[in-house]
Amino acid sequence: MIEKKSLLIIDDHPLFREGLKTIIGPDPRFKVIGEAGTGREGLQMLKKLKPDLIVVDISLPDQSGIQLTRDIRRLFPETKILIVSMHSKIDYIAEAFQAGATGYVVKESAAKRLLQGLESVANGDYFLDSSVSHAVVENLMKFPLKEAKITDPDYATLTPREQEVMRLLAEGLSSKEVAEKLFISPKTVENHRANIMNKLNLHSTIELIRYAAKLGLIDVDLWKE
Amino acid sequence: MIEKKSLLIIDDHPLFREGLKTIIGPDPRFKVIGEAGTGREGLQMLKKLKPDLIVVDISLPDQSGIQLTRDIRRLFPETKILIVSMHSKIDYIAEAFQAGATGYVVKESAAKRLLQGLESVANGDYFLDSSVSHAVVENLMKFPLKEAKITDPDYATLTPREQEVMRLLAEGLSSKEVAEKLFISPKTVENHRANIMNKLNLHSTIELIRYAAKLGLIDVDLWKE
DNA sequence: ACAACATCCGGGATAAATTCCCGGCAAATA
DNA sequence: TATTTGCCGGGAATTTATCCCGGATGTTGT
Repeated sequence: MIEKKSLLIIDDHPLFREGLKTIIGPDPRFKVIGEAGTGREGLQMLKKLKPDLIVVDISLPDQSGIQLTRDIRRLFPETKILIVSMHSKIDYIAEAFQAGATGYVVKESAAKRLLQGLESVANGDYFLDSSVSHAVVENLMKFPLKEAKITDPDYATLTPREQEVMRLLAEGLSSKEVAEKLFISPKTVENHRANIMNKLNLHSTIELIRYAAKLGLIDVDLWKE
Repeated sequence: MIEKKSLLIIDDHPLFREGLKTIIGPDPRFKVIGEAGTGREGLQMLKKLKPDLIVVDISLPDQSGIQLTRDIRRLFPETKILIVSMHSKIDYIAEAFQAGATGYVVKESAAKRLLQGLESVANGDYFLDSSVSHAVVENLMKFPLKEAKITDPDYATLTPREQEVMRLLAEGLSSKEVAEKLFISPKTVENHRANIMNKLNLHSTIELIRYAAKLGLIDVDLWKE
């Protein structure tokens, strides 16, 4: 260990601050050099003390920890921020990281977890404790995959019109609805559909939908809301 | 420390495996109990050794580490997975977490970081090392999706048999296939289906599928593989 | 310009699925 | 016992899918 990381605690509950200190205090890696009960007070101490890390409660009397995080981030970009919160709701977590936090720990978590989070954050790593369900993380990670690259060789054999029809069919429209949309006969749509299925070697509507989902033609995640 | 966490390494580069072992070996918290050079080999050892954690290279000769992660996740949900990768591209990271990894470390990272990641993952926390830019994390967190647990009251009105039929239909089986599976007449299935759609106010197969996806009856993510 | 080819459009006949309505049977319930 | 509910299936009409067909249009290469 090169040096103890200095630490500032911002939380409006004195009791919880005490708890944090007793947890962090004995640990050789960290040293609590200050504490504050409000956001403004926290900022003042921050300017004076220049700690390596800050532990911020997400709910403060004068402003939200999220907003405070944003401010800190703007004023002292080098200072790492660990958010502690009662909530494990995805909205808070996302907001926290967006605001510039690099760690998120739920208050109910074990002491060890907090220290773990602190060390990760001190290293500049991102930390999110395990009270957050895996499903949530999956959801968070889902967004960037949006870029759907359609490189399927079979799909390329479809004519433009067929591709257009296929997209509509995959959206869940019936042949009749597609026909109305494209101002052609339902019969034509059915023929296109047959050709599509033949070329792609599909044999039912749901196979078509799965295929479309695989290619990213449709976004099945939207179904889950 | 209660007990050393057992660890399995899956990476096709023997040299890198050695490197990992020399890093992890001296650490009292972990114990490498096996290593594998391919995904299949890894799965075999996994079944035999039942390690607490697995370190998986994202690029393996026989299959991708992502896919392997999915498989492991399915077969051994309790086993924690740390992905190591040469890439810090957002796509890989997102995919890794989506597949079920709980940690992601870039190969160039310092040894300390790896151990840090291992401990986080061992605790069940999510870990993402700092080579990932903050902008990337912000991006990941940008559009959080709600973890809406839908306990649809309408679905409860379905009889057990109807629910069973619905699950199979949502999987993409035709009425005839469902009939064969349940040893009943296709006619009966169609009637069940009609009742289901009536109760749930659905009007087409795809609506049924979307409904099932929303309820989590089916996993549409599997389609995207 | 011409032939060759692909695309798009739709008809017709047949096969299959869907819909709506019907009743029987068994078990649980009042 | 009488009633309800779930489960099962039939019959007939309707809709949809499948397969095969030809005509209209447009593009390409010679």
